[in-house]
Amino acid sequence: MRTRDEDKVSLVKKMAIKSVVKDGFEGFSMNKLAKACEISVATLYIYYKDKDDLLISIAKEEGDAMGDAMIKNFDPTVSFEEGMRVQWQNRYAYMLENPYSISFFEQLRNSTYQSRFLDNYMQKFKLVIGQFMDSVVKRGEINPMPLEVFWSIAYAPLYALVRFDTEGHSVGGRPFKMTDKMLWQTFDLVIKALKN
Amino acid sequence: MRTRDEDKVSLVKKMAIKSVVKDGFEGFSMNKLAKACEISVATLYIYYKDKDDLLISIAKEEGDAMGDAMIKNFDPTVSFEEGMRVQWQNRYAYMLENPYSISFFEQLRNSTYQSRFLDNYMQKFKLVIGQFMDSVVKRGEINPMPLEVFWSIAYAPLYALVRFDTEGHSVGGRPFKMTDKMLWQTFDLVIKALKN
DNA sequence: AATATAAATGAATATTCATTCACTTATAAA
DNA sequence: TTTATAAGTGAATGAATATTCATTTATATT
Repeated sequence: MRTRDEDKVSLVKKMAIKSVVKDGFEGFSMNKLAKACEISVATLYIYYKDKDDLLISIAKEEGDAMGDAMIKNFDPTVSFEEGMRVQWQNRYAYMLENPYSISFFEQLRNSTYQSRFLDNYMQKFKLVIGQFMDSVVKRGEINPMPLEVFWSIAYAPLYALVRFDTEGHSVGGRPFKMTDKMLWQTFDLVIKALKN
Repeated sequence: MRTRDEDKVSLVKKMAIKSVVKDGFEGFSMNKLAKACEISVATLYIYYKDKDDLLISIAKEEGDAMGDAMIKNFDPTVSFEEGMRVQWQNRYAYMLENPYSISFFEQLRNSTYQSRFLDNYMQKFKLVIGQFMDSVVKRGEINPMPLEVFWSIAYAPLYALVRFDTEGHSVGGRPFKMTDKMLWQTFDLVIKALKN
């Protein structure tokens, strides 16, 4: 029998993400994706059941890969500040290496695909981070709060900073270029806000 | 001549926002909107040039209304903490009264409509807030930073808190209900992070 | 080398989409 | 009351969409 061309499969993944980032979910179409990959639309239906399956499967795979990258060198028993530092380090590195992936998730977060996708991805990541949160709250290093709120305080500034950087804004007439110093200054703000 | 039915016009606005919130921009269609309003599609093309015009016009109107609500009772010469307090108050009140409007903007932020829309809305709001930012930075109450970063630290937690509340999550098995105390505790975190 | 079979395809199909148009309806002005 | 005109409509239009299908192609197994 003929064997599946794995290069083609990963090209589809790559182009699907690129396409969603460029045109949004509202501009995404199976025919356009096939054309971008220079393959037949019908091939997409060999790889995936339908459009939803394609987008959600790809989102899950990307989510898992991202989750794994986030807990690299991460020890959930470590102090709050040190744990957060590793998280920022990992997130920042991942964002630089996978800008499309990050933008894809920002699109996903505010689309109707979000709810169908959210259920069961990043399992390992969620487990480890859950342990970390529990232990820092138990030790009284931070106050308990809804996870969403914690999340928005802890990471939104990092995402804003990198987005601002990559989109080529200018500040006070001069082109904005993020420095490591600025990154860790912002990190300090976040720690100051969260730490007891 | 026949007069335009303004009830119909505002129904269209209301349902368009509701539809985008429910199905996202990727699920929005002129035919579906007309059906939801129980009017002819052709009527939509009397009110608006085309689909883009409809969405962008509605976004601008909503944005201006929101902007005006944000600067109610707001004096840009006041102290950082007091200015922020009024902002939080106004935002919180607006979110409770206009939950669809807020969700609509969250969808918009990560859609391809964003760039075409962003240019010239909320003019008055931007002016007043700009004055406020300038004066608090000049007085050394906060450090200068990219506006996006400031924004994400200053308001993301509020949005997260309200979203978490309205989506009916539970925390530790019990249904989560946001209290005023919790709101202003979170506010304190934000002020602590930003203030010198 | 022959064969069985999954991969891959080009060309269809049916559906949904944005937009238009010939027509009817309501009303402000005459 | 008549009339001019903009509001409003139902039914089209053609383009884009998701999905299918009959067929061809490559290769693992025999």
